[in-house]
Amino acid sequence: MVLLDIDYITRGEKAIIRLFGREKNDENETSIIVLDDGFQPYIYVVPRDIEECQEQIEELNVEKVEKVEMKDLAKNKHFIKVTFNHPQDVPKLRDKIRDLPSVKDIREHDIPFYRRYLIDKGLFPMAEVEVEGKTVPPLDITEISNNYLANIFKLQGEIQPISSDFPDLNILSLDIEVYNPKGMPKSEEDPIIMISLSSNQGLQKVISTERSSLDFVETVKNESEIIKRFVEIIQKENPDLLIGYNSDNFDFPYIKDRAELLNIPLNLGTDGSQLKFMKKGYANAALVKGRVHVDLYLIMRRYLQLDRYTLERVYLELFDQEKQDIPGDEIHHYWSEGGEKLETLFKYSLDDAVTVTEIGEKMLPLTLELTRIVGQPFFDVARMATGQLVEWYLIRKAYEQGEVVPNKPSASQYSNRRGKKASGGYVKDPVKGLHENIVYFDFRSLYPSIIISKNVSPDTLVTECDDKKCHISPEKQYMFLKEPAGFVPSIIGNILHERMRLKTMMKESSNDEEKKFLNVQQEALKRLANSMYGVYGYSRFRWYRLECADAITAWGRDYIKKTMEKAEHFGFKPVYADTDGFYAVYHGNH
DNA sequence: GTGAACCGGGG
DNA sequence: GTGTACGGTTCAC
Repeated sequence: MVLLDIDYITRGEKAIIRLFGREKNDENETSIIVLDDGFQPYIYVVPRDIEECQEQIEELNVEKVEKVEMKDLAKNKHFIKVTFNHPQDVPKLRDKIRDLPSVKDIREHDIPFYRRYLIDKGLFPMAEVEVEGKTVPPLDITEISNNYLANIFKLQGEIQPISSDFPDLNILSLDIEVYNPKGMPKSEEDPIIMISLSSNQGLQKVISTERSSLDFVETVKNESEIIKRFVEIIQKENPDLLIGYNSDNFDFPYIKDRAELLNIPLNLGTDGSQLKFMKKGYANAALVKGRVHVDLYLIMRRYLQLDRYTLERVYLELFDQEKQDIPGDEIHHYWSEGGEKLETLFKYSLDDAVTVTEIGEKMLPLTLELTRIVGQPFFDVARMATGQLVEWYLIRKAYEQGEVVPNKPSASQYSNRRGKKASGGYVKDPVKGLHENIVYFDFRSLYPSIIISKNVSPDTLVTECDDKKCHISPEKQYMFLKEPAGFVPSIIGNILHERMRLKTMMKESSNDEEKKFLNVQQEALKRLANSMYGVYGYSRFRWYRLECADAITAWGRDYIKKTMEKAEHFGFKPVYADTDGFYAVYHGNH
């Protein structure tokens, strides 16, 4: 099955992991939930006195205490691994453990349970997994309501990743319109007047209370029926992905508010569960269990560099086509006036949903691929900043290499870091005037190359060394061991190597679909590699090292200046330079 | 000059 | 949920 999402529930004292999957055979699509009660949370403890430490922790209400040897920034060290009964015991007990006199520090104490599961089991969301023993339906371990849409199984044997092609997903987009004569809509007063739906399976529908001659409009008797019908269609279409535009903060919260007011259940999940919201800082994320809700607005902000991110602006950018728009404050006029105006509103509303599907089909493959590389849920990856993506990728790699992950910075460490900044790239102010015969030198892979060739990594940074054993950076003379390969450099090396392999496969492939698929994969790797050089200077990063960030840019400036000098020697006069490259005019004197 | 407050998208 | 965005700009003093 394709692994769409993951969470856990608690039954009795036990945490049970739920894996939400989808199986497609011929014409049939089945939602599946696999339950695994055989996984327990743990943290690592850095002891001052290992024996005393072990004894003291054993007195607490924990499952298991054991000595382990792990790497900490490439150095072998002794840790105590403490296993807990339940994920929520971790925040309850970790402060107690940290405060023990025999304990120096605690590590990996803030890794969400479901993420830990994915990492430790080697599972990747949006890829195929093989489930053994899933024919046993042990329904006593969870309460089952009658309207479960999915088949539920208890995991009996192993769950294993298997290689797979790009998943073939059923995508449904939605967009709501609201009657709001008094400015921005307020969910306490302003009703939903239509919900538009569009899928990649051919569905195009507007549910509304007004009649229309347009065949995509389905008329129901009141607002309650709009919402009920919406829930029905979601259950029937059973999409893997739900997408919207600003739907985390508008459409879904609004639907939820109105449904509550009208007392209508919103059981949209494949487990029959209600629409939920997760607080992510100050922002909301709308969550439908068993499906993945993606807000394209966030994705667009990440991938496009625009002045504005309205649906119209994004559509123009991606498809080079103007999209008609009814200003928000005029929608109620179109609704009240009826006739032609209303038909226009119906068309506009459906068009928004269709547009969201189109944008999703174009933009989501990259995020899907990043999900399969980083190995965290699609829902999360679609909402992660690049720094977070890199971090979770590295956390998985750390596990694979037996490295204990560094802690997140404390509040004081964070504010301390924020005050400091690594030096930037080299900038040469442009020479004024109109230049002809311009040549551009592109250095976009300069920083990843520096990290690899100079082995720039927190675990290779040393304070005493010589130029036989170390690379020494220009200016501030930071020293990095030449051997062994550092944690971050080796990972970037693997990414770039894998990317080259995919590019070669792409060139050799004669199948257009395969080419496209390989291209998305190599683009995702490029994104990941390119975001990795910035993170040494990112204040929240677990592997933050200002020295590394500084050394990289220092080498960068050194390289670009030397290259410009060389170019000048060959008759190219640089007219402008900024960080990754420079423009030069050829005088042809040579 | 500095730190707090606000803003994005959506109707 | 083993949790608490983000980066840029404007405002208020």
